[in-house]
Amino acid sequence: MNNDDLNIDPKLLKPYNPNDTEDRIYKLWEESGFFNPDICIEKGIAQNDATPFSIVLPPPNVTGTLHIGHASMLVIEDIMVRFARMQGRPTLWLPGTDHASIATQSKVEKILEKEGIRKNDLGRDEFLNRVNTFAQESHDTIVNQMKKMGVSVDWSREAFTLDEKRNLAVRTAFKKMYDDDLIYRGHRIVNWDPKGQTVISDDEVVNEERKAKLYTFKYSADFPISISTTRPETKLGDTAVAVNPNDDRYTQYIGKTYVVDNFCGQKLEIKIVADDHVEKDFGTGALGVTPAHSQIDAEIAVRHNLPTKQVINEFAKMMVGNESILGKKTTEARVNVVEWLKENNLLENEEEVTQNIPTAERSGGIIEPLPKLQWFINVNKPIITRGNKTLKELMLEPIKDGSIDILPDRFEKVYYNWVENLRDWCISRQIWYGHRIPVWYRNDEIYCDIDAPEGDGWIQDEDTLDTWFSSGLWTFSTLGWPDMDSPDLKKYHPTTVLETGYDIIFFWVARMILMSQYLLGEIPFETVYLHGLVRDAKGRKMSKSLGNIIDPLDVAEKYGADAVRMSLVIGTGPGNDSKMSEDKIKAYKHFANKLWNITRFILTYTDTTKLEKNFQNFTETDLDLIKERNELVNTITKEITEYKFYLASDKIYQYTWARLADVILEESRPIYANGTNEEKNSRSQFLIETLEIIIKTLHPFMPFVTEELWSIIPVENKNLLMVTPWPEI
RNA sequence: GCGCGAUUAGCUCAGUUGGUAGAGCAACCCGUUUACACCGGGAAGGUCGCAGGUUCGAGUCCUGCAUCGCGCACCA
Repeated sequence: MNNDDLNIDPKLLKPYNPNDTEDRIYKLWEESGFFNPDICIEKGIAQNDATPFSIVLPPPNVTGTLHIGHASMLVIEDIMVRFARMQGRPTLWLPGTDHASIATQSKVEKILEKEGIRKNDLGRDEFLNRVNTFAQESHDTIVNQMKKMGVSVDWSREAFTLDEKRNLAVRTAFKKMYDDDLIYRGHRIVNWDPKGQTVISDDEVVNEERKAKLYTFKYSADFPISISTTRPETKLGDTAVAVNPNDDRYTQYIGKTYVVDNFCGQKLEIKIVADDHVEKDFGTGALGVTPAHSQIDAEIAVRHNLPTKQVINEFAKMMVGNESILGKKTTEARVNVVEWLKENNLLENEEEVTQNIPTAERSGGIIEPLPKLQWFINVNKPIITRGNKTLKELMLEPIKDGSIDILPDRFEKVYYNWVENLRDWCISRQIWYGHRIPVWYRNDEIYCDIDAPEGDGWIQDEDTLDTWFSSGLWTFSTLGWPDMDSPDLKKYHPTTVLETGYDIIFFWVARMILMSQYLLGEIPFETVYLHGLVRDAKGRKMSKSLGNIIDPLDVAEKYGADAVRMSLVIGTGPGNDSKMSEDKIKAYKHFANKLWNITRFILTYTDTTKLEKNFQNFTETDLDLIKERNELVNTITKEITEYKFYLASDKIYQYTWARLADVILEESRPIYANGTNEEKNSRSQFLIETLEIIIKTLHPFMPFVTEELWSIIPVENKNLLMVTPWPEI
C-alpha cells in the first residue's frame, strides 16, 4: 500500500513527538475554557443536574519547585477529574498554592543568610517583601510545571492560602472559635524551637534517636533519694522528686520537703510526692520533677500543686547557677553540672542509653520545652452549637459513621488513634510570614474581631497562625466561604474526594475535618484517597544527597508528559509507596508511539470513506472481539470509579499492545488481503470503533497523545476529546 | 511497649469473593523491504519469607515466628 494515495494526516507518518505536541494541546484546552465547569454547563457539555465532581488541589508550598511526588499527585487527580468531566458531570478542580509559613520563611532566611543579611536587619515589612517576591517566583514556576503535566484545573478560580479572600476566611474562623471559647490564650509548656525562635505544635516535632548518657546522682550528700536523668542541667529547676505510690523503698519520704542549699550554685526546695506516672523499675524509681522544662513533669506539678521554676531561656541558655553554668548553652552547662557532681562526690552512675530527642521538623533544632503564653485550640470543650460535641468528636464522627471513607481503610485506625490522643492544638507562631492573629491589646484590654478595633493605642498580636490553620479551611475558603450564599459553596461543597499523601493525614486531613465540621456543620469531602511516597528504582527516598532525584520536568521533556503520567500511575495503589525509574518512563514513551502507529495502521487499512454507516453485519469473529472489548471498557469504568487507577491503566495498556496490536491487527492483514467485502467491512468497522474507544478510555491517563490522535482520526461533529462523552457500553 | 505494612521469577511489582502461579524490565534464541527497531515470535526462569492449622483444594483464610520498613507512645 502506498501512503501517498491515502488521505492520512502527515503527522502520523513520523514517530510521535511529544515536544511538538504537548504545549500546543495544553493551549487548546486552556483556550476552550472547558477547565471551568461553568463553561461546560453553559455549552451543554456538563449536565447541570448531574452530581457535581469537585476536588481541591492540595496546594503546593511556595518554597521552590515541584518534585516527582507532586507530579504523582497531579496525575492521579487529573485522572479523576478528566474521567468525571467526560461523564458529563459539572467538574471542578480548584488549584492553588500554600504560603507554608515556617517552611517558606526559613527558606528565605537561608537565602538571605548567604548574602549576610538577617531578617531583623530588614525589619518585618521589608523582610515580608522579600518573602513575597520569592513566593511569587515559586508560584510561577509551580504553575508552569503543572501545565506541563497536563493538569485540567480551573485556573480562573486559583487561590492562595495567604491572599485576601483566604485571610478573611481565617479571621472569620478565628473570631468564631474565640467567641465559642474554643480558642484561648494560655501559659503552658510548649515545644520551643530555639533555632527557629518559635513555638511549634506537637505534630511538627520529629523524634530522632540518638545516644545519650543517663546520669544517676543525688542533689546533695544528705538527700535521701538518688535520681537519674539525661539532662542534669535542667535539674536546677527541680521542685520535687516523684516516686511510685507502691514503691516501698520511698514511702517513708512521701510528703516531706528537703532544702538543698547549693546545687551548682542554686538553692532547691524538693518535695517528695507519690505519682502513678513513675515506674518503679526505671532508673532508681525516682523522678526529679522539672515542671518548667518537661510536659510530663508539668502535669505532675499540676497534680501535686508544685511550683514551676524556669531555668532555661529562649536561646537554650541557663538562667541560673554558678559562674560555670549561668548564661551557658544547655549542652555546655550539662558537662559542667556533671563536672560539679563529680567534684562533690554526688555522681553515682553513668550509662550510655539511646533516647529520642525531639527536633523541629523544619529547622532541625532541638526542641526545648518551655513555659510560654500562646494561643491554643481546645479540642475537648463541648460546643453548644454542635450538639455539645467536642472538636475531637466532630473529627471522629464522620469516619466512624462512614460519611467519610478513607482509602486504603487501614488508615482509619491510624486516624482514630491520633485523634483520641490529641491534645490542644498550639496555633500561634513567632513567625512573620503568615496570617496575623486577629487580636489587639491596649493596656489590660483584649479585643478579637475580624477587623481592627476603633480608637488609638491598640496593638495587634505579633504572632501569626500555624500554616495548617488556613489549610484546614481550604475546601471551603476556596469556594467563597464565609459567604454562605456563595453559589460555588452550595454546588461544590462537600467536595467529592480529597487526594493527598498519607504523611499529612494528621496535619491536614484531620484539620480540614475539624474546621469544616465546626464552621459549616458538614464534612469537607466524601472520600480521602491517600497516595504514598515516590521512591527511586531501588526503593530509596529521593534526596539531593543521594543524587537520585527525578525532576518531573526533565523526564517530561525527555519522554513526554504522557509517559511520565503512565509510569506514575501503573503499579501505584493507594497508601503504598511506589518506585520510579527512567526505564519505566521509557517503556510508556514507547507505548505512546505504539498507539500512534496503531492509529496509522488502522487508518491505512480501513478506508473510512467507504464504510457503511451504522453497519451491523459483523462477522462472528468480530462479534466476539466486540464483546471482549466492551467487557474491558466496563471493567475499566468500574475500576476508575473505585479509584483503582493502577489496575485500569494497566488493563488498557495490556489490551492495546498485547491484544489489539500484537494479535488483532496481525490477524487483520489476511482479511484485508484475501477476505470478502463483508469481512473487510466488518473488521474495518470494528477497528475504527475500537480505536475511538481506546483513545477515549486512555485520555484521562495520557491526555496529550490521545487529544492529538483524536484531532486526526475521522469522527463526525467532534469536540475536543477532553469533553467527549466517556464510552457507554 | 502498641499498631500498621511488606516478604511472589535476576530486578520492580500484579494476583480482585480460596479453584492449574502473571506482567514489565534484564538476560537467551529466532525473525523482520514497510503500522511501529520506540518491532514481532519463542523458550527459559518461582518450595509465593519460615512453621503449623482450616479446607476436597491456600499466594489468597487463621495462629505463631523471622527479616525489613513505617506510624504512635515512652524516653527520669
